[in-house]
Amino acid sequence: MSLTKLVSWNINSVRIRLPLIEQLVTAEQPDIICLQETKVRDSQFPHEAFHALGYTTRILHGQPMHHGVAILSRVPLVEDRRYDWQDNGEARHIGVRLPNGILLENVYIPAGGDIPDRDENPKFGQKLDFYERMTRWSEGLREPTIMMGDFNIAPLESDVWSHKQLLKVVSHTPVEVETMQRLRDAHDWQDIGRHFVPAPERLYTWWSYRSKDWTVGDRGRRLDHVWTSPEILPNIRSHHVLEAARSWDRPSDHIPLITEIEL
DNA sequence: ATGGTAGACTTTCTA
Repeated sequence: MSLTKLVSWNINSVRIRLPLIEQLVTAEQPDIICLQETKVRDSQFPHEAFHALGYTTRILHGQPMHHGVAILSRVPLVEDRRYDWQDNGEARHIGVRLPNGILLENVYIPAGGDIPDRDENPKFGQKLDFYERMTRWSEGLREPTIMMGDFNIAPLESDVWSHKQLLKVVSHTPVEVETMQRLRDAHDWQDIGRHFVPAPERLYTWWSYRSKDWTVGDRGRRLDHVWTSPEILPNIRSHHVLEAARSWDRPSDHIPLITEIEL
């Protein structure tokens, strides 16, 4: 058994954010980094920068311009599979197997557009369908698994700055919260964030760019999550979010989630 | 009152 530090971070362009990744690595020395929204095709991924930081294993699933996920690791990993839970070819998942056999799934669930209605806004339906396909997959999952990434839903009242004002805002609508709960129930997924920071304590991972000062009003949401199979929960040693990263130079609108686990 | 910012094969899409 060895203590392994995992990071999940929606980076919003891995190339623009390389100095921030170096800053995170200097401070935290994570063993494995799961990135979402890398916004780079695999042929243009900045391999050299990650190699220089010690991430000799790099498992990519990118596409031109949008979306894209990557797993960077200092320990050997084997790519397991890529799921297209949106059924449209977008690069939103990469799964690997850790040296001890545990599965690690890095997922970037669609944001779902602005209007919370399937008929008026197809993206909203695609988001719900993505969740339903993940639920079907979870129902058949029999192996210990860690799943992390940008889930684009903040389920609890204390996961958003104003429950009342966000009830009709995509990310916190009742239909989304119910859909996310069905996914949780399908594998008895354990919410590591809330295991270490129980509700109703405030816990956010994202603050919009559309504000000159993200700290004004603290209008955050918990869109990023770390979930594990129940049998893995006893191995989790710590979990926290790095809120200071939202104030770094040219920040992502999401902050890193840092989890320590005995593997 | 219905904005605002950021990034990418930028004149538009995604978030």
